[in-house]
Amino acid sequence: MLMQKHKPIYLEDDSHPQARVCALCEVRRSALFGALDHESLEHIHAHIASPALPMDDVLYTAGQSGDAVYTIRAGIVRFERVTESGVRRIIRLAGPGDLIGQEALLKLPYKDNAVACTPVDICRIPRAVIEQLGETATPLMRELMHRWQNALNDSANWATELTTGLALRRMLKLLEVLARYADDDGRVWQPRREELGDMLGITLETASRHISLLRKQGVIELVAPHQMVINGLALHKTLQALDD
Amino acid sequence: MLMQKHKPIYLEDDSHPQARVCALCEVRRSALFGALDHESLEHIHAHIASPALPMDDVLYTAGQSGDAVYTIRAGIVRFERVTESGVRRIIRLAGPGDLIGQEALLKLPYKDNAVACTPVDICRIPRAVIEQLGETATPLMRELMHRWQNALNDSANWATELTTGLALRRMLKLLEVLARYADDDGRVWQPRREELGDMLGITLETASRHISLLRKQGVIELVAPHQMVINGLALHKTLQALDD
DNA sequence: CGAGCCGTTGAGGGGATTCAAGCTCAGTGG
DNA sequence: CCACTGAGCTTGAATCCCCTCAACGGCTCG
Repeated sequence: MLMQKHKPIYLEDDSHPQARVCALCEVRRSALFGALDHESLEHIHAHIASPALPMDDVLYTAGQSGDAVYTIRAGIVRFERVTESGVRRIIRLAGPGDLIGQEALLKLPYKDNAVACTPVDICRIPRAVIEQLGETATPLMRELMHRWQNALNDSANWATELTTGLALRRMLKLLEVLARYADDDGRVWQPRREELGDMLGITLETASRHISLLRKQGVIELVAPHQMVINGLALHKTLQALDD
Repeated sequence: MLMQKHKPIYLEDDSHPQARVCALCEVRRSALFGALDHESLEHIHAHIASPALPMDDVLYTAGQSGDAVYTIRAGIVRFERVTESGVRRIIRLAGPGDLIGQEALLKLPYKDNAVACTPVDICRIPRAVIEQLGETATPLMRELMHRWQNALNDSANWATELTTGLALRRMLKLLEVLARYADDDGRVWQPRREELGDMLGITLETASRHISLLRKQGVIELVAPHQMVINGLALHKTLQALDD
């Protein structure tokens, strides 16, 4: 279907069968290891498994200690998370050419459930393989990758907790997030109603109504323009009441 | 307020004023440059600006060619995107210690609007500074960072288009995503109704209703269990009709 | 053949949106 | 000084979309 103009260097000698498998990835996008030389490739291919998984098979689950990343060769994989109220949310899909489970490279546990939506072909790349390449990341690079992972995780968290469910629940979850940025006096940035709406996917009017409600219930107090104080205890009590 | 137990190495000689500024970041989390030695730090600090921005100031806008990353020293920054139907969505917040605008390190344009929610102190780090450190990423590391950025961008896109608006619109947007994973015969994975629901933040019943509707309108055709064919033309026409 | 899973469809109720009016408050200029 | 204005917030009333609960049909599989 797709024409291949340049044969990757490690394709010319396919002494190791895994080299041929990786060539298939190359068809779609630049392979993860496309930049390596022949010698390195022969070395790593020996350690990479390329299993085929049936639909609904679980690649890994959230919390599991990650010791491998995966490249998707065929099929679709979904990322799932479960809300603190126990609702499943599918956050994102990944397809051929995508790299998943990067947390493992940082020795972090996986953050999501990764499940095969269709029959899936993957390459399982142990963390050790990448570390053994002598291409170990410098401390600065390591630090950078951590920040990337943080951003990715924040994004997923936001999508999990702040985009579904009753507007009141989302509002409370947002207050939890904002509370983390409180200054020394416990003061928190109080967004405009329109901004609240655009964060939670609701209209500014509904945002206003719920803010009014929470003020009357003593969960928040508006102390100055664009500033408020959050009653953490009342917040968690209200959230608890919603989640049963 | 916060006690500082260990003085970072580059704090002991504060010959360059910027070194003191960076020390403030260190208080919160490990600073991006925390791993570097004194000499490197003196070198880079000369090239880093640490401006203070007023509320609602724009750090950068989506599409703008990125040539610097930013570290947040104080305040809150929001990431915005605009739906293809023209609705603003706030996707995520970043606070002190967070690194934003990483796309710039890969010579990519920024993907979001980054706006100061509160008065904000930031460090502006030109891409060249990181490249000049001699800590240049190997090709493999570069490839890894690209994948991280892809995942982050996918996540943001998902949150932008598939979490707000009418259920029908979200369904159509999801079909657009799925269509990208079509096989050679134009066949696409057809999720279960419950999965559709969990992707779009709606119930399986509403998902079913809209799927039925789209079948009658010829936008999709169910050709086998878990497989469908999408009529791209009809899809875009229906989307267009919704967006005015 | 019955059990169970999955999808469909209906009816009713509820929460969010929409449209609209009125309010406070800061800034401006007469 | 004070009316005037506009931006942001609040609140109300009516509508609509989605959720909830429910029943039913097709299908697979033991």
